[in-house]
Amino acid sequence: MNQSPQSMRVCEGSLFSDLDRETADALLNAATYRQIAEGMTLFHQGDAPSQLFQVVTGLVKLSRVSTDGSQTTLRFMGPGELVGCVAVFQQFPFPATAIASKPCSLLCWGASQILDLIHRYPPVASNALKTVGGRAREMIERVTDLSAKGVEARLAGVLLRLASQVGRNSPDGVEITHPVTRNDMAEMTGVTYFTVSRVLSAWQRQQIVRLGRERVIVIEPHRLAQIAD
Amino acid sequence: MNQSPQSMRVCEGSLFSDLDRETADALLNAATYRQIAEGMTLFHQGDAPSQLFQVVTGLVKLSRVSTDGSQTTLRFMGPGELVGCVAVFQQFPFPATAIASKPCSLLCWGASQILDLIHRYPPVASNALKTVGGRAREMIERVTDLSAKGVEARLAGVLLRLASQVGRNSPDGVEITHPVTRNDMAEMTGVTYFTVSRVLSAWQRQQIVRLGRERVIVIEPHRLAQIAD
DNA sequence: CGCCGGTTTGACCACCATCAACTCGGGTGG
DNA sequence: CCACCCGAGTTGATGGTGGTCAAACCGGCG
Repeated sequence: MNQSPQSMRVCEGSLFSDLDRETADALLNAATYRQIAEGMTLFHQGDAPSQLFQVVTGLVKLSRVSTDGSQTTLRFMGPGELVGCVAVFQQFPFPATAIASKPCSLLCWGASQILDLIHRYPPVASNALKTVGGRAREMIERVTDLSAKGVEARLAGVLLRLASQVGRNSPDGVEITHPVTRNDMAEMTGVTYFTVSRVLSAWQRQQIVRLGRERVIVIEPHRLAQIAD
Repeated sequence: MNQSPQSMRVCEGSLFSDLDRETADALLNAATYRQIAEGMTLFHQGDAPSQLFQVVTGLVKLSRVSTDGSQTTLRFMGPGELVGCVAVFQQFPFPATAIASKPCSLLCWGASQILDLIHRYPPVASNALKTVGGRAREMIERVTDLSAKGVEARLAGVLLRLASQVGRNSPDGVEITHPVTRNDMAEMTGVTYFTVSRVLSAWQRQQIVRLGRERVIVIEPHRLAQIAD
């Protein structure tokens, strides 16, 4: 039996959307609650999909290495998001590696249990479908951005996404800090971190952002939005 | 009641995988069979997802325009493939536009009917989940390729995919012809068609491919595979 | 203090987009 | 039949964007 913290809001978004009490309970009871330290890996790209995770607190980084060895950061996953859903639901090896960027608490399901639940409760299947569909949609968006937009537009988009997902409010604006580095932004944008640094410096000169070590403060989101097209 | 051609193999892959007779019949009976002419559009990017399609014969091109107006070709869909699955299952507007590149025959389901079937038959839900997961996986792959690989590697990959999907055997090798143009290859690779033309010309000089108007013959697939990394 | 990892900046150059000119093949209509 | 055009493809010249490499910077922390 799992002891989930009261603050946990499992009923909004993702797998738990619009479930009746019984179904939600079945889902929750099948899960185990686990805490892991920063830097631990949930799974490796290529592993058999044995577990599905939902982030409760903390932050997970999803990244992928291509054949030539270079890294790509697909995205960060925060509270409420399902990590590993594509692989587990499709029953194929994980397409990426998931690493805790901060200490995390997670709900975990064994692959066979979650598949069984999906089979038994159609609303859960429907939610799973929506979640995976959302992932596909995001990736489609990124493909078109990568082939159509320039570096500045893509970086602006990444910054806005990061701001809304992992940003903290600060006096000057939304602040993106540890564990997100320039390197992460570079890997999310598909450029080198040199280029990221240069572009950010230029934006700082225009008062769009303020920079620091492992820190970007977004001062004027609307100008970023307009750069992002 | 629909009159599907005998040659149609609906039982392999996609939605119909591993279904018992009753379920497969229910799916088939809910579908309508339709033929459309080359150039007709199945749906537009941004439309409400009212219908799901399965290609029976012919070829459909999935493409997307980004905010600045430039086109990206996501992929071609051939016999057996589900067109519109991400949008319909997720109940969100279509992320791309689907146009018949050749005369097509299609199975069509209304959105509400297919959602109802998914709700009623867990194996169908499971198949839907696998299909959408596969789409997500493809797009993840393309994202990493676009950010990590060079133009030649990407184009080699596109050529190999096209060869296996829409290629016809010819004396010299696999032939990719109408309706696939240099422009399509360019949009799939994320470069201009000038660059595609140049790279292909270089490969022709090395006897890897033979070129013609609306025609590429892949002579040495293994060398392309090695360029693709 | 000195190291370490994240970051910045400059110099240089490769790659690819852009634009323009041209080729080629296949209709269509006079 | 030829003239013409059109759309797909090719090729060259040129410039800009962003990658690469080297060096310096900076904030923590042992």
